[in-house]
Amino acid sequence: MDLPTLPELYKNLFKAYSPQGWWPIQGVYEKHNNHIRVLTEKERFEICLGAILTQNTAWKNVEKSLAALQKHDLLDPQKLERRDMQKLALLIRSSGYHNQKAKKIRAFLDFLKNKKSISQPITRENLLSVWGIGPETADSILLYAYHQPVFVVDAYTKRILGRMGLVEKDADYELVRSLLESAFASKTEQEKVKIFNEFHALFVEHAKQYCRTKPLCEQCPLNTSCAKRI
DNA sequence: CGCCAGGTGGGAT
DNA sequence: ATCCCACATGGC
Repeated sequence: MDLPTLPELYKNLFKAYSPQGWWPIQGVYEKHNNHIRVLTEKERFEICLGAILTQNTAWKNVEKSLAALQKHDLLDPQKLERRDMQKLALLIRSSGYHNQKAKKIRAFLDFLKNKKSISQPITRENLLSVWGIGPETADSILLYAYHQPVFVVDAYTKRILGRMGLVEKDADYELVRSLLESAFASKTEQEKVKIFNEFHALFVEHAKQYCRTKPLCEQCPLNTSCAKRI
C-alpha cells in the first residue's frame, strides 16, 4: 500500500469521477473561453447565502430555501434586509437550524452594509469576524464567490485524508488547509482556484459514494492507496 | 423508525 | 486550548 501525494490523489479522484463543476447553482461554472466568467452580484450573493445555509445540512434542503428566496425576489442584500428575522427564518426553514441561520444571514447583511460604507475588501479575516461565519463558510465564500485561492476543508476532506492516512484523524482545520494549499504552491492563482474548486467537489463526491460514514472499501476506486484507518 | 447531512458559537473544564 | 452541547429539517 503506497500513499499518494496530494496532487496524485487529486489526479486519481479526477480519473475516478467526472469533473463536478461546482458551485452547484445553474450555469455559474460553465466555461467561457476556457475560463470561469466573472459572477454577477446576484450570483455571488446567492453563493454566500448557500454557504451559510449548507452548514451541517444536505444541499438538497438548501436548494429549497434558495428557491423560496428567489421566488420572493430576495436574492439581493437590500431587499433581504427589509425582512424581519421571523419571516426570513420561515423562508429558509427547509435548511434546518432556521432561527440560527436567519440570525447568521442578518449578521452577514450587516457586514456587507458596513463594508460598503468603509469600502473594505472581502478578506478571510473580516469574514471570520462575522457571527455565524467560521473557517469553512468563510473559505467557501472566498473560493466559490470571490475566486480567491483558498482550500475549503470540510468534514469529508478530513474523513478521507484521515482514513487514507495522509493526516491525523483529529487534525485541525488550519493544518489540513495549509497542507492542501502547499501542495499546489507552484501553480498560478487562477490554476489554484480551479484545482481547489474541483478537488473539494471531488472529496464530497467520493465521500458520498464510497468514503461514507460506513465506508464501502471493497468497491472503492482508491482502495489500493488507502491505509483504511476507519 | 434511526441515522446523517459540505458547521458554528457558547459555556465548562 | 479542548471538549461538549444546542441548534432542526428532510432524505434515505
